This record gives sequence, C-alpha cells and structure tokens, in this order.
Amino acid sequence: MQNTAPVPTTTAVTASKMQPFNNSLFGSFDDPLLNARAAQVALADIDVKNVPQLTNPLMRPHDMFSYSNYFSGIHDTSAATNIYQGLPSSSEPFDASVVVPTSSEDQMTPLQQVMAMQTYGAPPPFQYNMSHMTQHFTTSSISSSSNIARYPIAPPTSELETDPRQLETFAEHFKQRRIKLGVTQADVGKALAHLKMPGVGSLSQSTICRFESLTLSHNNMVALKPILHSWLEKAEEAMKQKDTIGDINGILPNTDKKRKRTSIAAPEKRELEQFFKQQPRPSGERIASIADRLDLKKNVVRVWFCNQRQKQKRDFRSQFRARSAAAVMGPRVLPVVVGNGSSSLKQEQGSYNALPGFFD
DNA sequence: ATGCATGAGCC
DNA sequence: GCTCATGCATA
Repeated sequence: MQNTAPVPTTTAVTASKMQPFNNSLFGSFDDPLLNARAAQVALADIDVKNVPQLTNPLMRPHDMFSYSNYFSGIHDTSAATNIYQGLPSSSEPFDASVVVPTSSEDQMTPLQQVMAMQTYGAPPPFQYNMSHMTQHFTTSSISSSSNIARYPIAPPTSELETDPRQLETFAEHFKQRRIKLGVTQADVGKALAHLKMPGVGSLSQSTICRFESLTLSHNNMVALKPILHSWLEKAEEAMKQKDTIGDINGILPNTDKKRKRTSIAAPEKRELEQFFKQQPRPSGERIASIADRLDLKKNVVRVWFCNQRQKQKRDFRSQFRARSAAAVMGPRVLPVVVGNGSSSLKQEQGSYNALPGFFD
C-alpha cells in the first residue's frame, strides 16, 4: 500500500546507458591474445577457489569473489604489503600525444595532458557504457563461456596479475599515488577514456572507488588493473615533467568550485518528521507547501522524504535479516509487499536473493 | 563510500 | 530469475 510508484529520481540513467558505443573499436579484436586472456582469467577464477580462507560463510565457491571478504580475514602483512612488484608489463605501449583529443595537445606537458583528460569539458569521443562493450565483446570475439574477459586488452602475462595479494597491493599503491597526484577518483574515471586503449571507455567514480577498496569481483579487478595501471604510468610520468617545469597553474584539478551542501536545521527537521508521520509519501503539491512553509527548496524537501522512506526500508530489512538469522531452521517467511508490485517488489526479492545460502 | 537501479547474457 | 559490471545520486 505504501509502495506506490517509486520516485523517478534517476531518469538520466537511461539516457546515459543508451549512449551508442563505438563498434569500430572492436573491429580488430579477433586476435588470439584475447582468447588467451579469457582462458587465463578463467584460470584466475579457479585459483580463487583455492584461496585458503574464504571467511564469509555466505559465500560459496561459485559465488562472486569479493576482495573485501577475502582480505578481511587475512592480514598476512608480510605477503600483502611487502612489495609492490612493479606491475608486469600489462599496460600497452601508449602514445601520450593522443591522450587528449584537442588540437593543443602538442603544446601540453604530459601532466597537462593527463589532467586535461579530466578537466576538458568536451565529452570524450570514446566514452560509452562499459556494459555495452561487454555484450559486444563477449558475443563477438570471445567464447561467451562466462562474463569474464571484459576488456579486449592484453592477457595477464602471469598468475602474478591475477593473484589476489598482488591486486590488493596494486590497489593500495594506486590509491596512494592517485592521492599524491592530487587526482580524484572521478578524474581518473574520466581520464581512462582518453587513454584510448581499445575497448576502454570512461568509468565512474564509484567503480574507481570500488577498485581501490577491493569491493569488486576478482574478475573485475583483474580486468581493470592493467587499465588503471596504464593511467597511473601516464600520470606519474606527467608529474615528473611537472616537477621539472614547475608549471602547474590551471593544470591540477580545480578545487575551488565546490558545491554547497544543504543542511537542514534541527527545528525544520523536527517538523519534517512530523509531516512524515502523517504522510510519508506526500504529493508534489504537498511537498511544495511544506517547502514553502519551512523555507526550503522543494527539491530539498522531496529528497528528504525519499531518504526518510529509504531509511525505514533499510531498518526493516536489517531487522528481518536478524530475525531470520536467529531462526535459521524456521519456516521462511517473506515480507509481504503490497503495492503495485513493480520495481520495488523486484528489488526486495533481489535483495534477499543477494544473500546466497543465508536461509538454506 | 554506498544503496539502489539497470540491462545484457545465461540457465 | 539470476549473475555481473557498472552508474547515479546521495550520505
């Protein structure tokens, strides 16, 4: 009943995901390296299963390998922090002169080029959604045995590149260096498109963040590592030049255009809570009147209600899980979700299914 | 940093 | 219906 039409907050998603993707990029990937990579990554998959400590009891061998789960149970610092062994030559030779798609690239220092990847407003010519690439890639070049080989790049040259510890070490190193370079996760994501590695487009801040925090699947880590490694090399090289030249004005990311964040004062918040009790899903008009009354922007009020509803759902779900955990053998009772039964219901189910074996 | 969503491919 | 990679929007 409460679950009526979900608030359409992400209308932009569709448009973005529908971006056509440049097929020509894949024209030349009939090369055996790709198949080699697929095979090798598949091996990595197997290796993962032999990893000694899968500490998360929810995880089954065939489940997605999670670095956070894996490493949370292993603190073999000697192995993990030891050395950041120069990454195998996984990154392709790269021509810095093509990094930036502008006519002025010739006059730019490498750092400028790298930073320009992030700051130039023009949308990168090869930016597209990776999932589109996935389809094309897996359905055309490589045996579609799995979702594995996502990127048409050189295969890992050794198991070093698929070793969880190596990947962890790289991720840590990557993050440290990125921060030293003064580049944000979002910047890196955008810059990737300008590397013009075949099949490599931009990535979101989320993905860079997840890479650094090891919250991607193993396969995803393996696939992304050489790409990020390649970017890092460029950036480091550029930074050296910068030190020599000493000209960083306007090159480093612009840090002074910060967006202001709304903060709702306590009295207004209290009123909002009251309104929420009365009607958790106020109409647009109602929101407008509340906004007017509290002297807040309508959108601010709308968002607050969205978050409040979300919060409630979260709380309920965690309680539900806790109860079920205490009665594992009991009958499995799913929460009854009444409403239009559309996306919100599907989402509920998906959430529970995301806990494999939890109720078994 | 993360909750929720999307969409293709797979079974 | 599920997995998986990924992104948006927000905390």
